[in-house]
Amino acid sequence: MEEMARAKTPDSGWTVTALAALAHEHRLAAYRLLVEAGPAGIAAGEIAERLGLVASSLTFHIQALLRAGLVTQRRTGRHVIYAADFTAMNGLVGFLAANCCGQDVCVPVCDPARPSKPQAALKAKRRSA
Amino acid sequence: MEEMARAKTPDSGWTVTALAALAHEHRLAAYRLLVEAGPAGIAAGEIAERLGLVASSLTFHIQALLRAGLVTQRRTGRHVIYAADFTAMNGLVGFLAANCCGQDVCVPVCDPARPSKPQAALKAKRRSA
DNA sequence: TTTATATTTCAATAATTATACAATTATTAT
DNA sequence: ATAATAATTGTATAATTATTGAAATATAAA
Repeated sequence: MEEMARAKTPDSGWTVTALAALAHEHRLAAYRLLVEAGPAGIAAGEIAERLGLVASSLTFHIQALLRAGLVTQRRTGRHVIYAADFTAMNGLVGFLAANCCGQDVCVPVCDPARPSKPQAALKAKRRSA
Repeated sequence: MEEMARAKTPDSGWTVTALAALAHEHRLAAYRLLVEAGPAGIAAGEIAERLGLVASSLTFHIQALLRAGLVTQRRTGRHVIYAADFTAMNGLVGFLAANCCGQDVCVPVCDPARPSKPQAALKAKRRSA
């Protein structure tokens, strides 16, 4: 029991933090790269390079995502890898949907158990078909 | 033709604007009041009072929601009434859902044609049952 | 027309957020 | 141990956002 990621409705305090974390050009772009990359994630340096940011700026921005729980962090050698946390995005979308038209209309659920082929994988598949 | 609210996918520029509009304690609270109130909306002064804000602060915050298209504005006598625009919230939730797990998994749709009994009405009904 | 009410605009200030560069820490390779 | 690479932290500065009170605008009532 109690092994699933908690489905508890996020509170408005966290929601504000998460919205603010995404409410910036660079951070939204970084998050989208990480969604594309899936569980493998992307090293800090590569995110910075792809977005055209100096290293310290990338750190500044990605820490906002990290504090909001929208991304995870792990070290591999001298690289620090970031990856999207789909559970948190689920919570955010769920909160907004519940506050959009009411409880019983919008129930979008993004299953974090199968995020291994997000957009990038789908695109590749489409291309090779 | 061309009378339906456009279902065009929002771009990331607008998305950042909309996220930023909601990413503040007072503005998220104001938006939630307006969702509860439904199409009838709430006058600026009453929103300010309910949130404990001075009038000019309320104006400052609600204009962020207005610029993002998340709320509409109309005048009735000397009151200015604000109301939630569900179409915009749909676009935002749709954008996030599409960037959560990929195009074909999360498709939450909040039908703006029937927002006449949002949470407040539902709660009242439940209470009287 | 004068007065009262509702809201917005303006101006000053405080607070927060963003950016860049230098310095530091952590890891790996020589 | 020294040097090289990857990332973060610290410091300074710029830019943006938030807050308040006073003044201006719009509408309605006396």
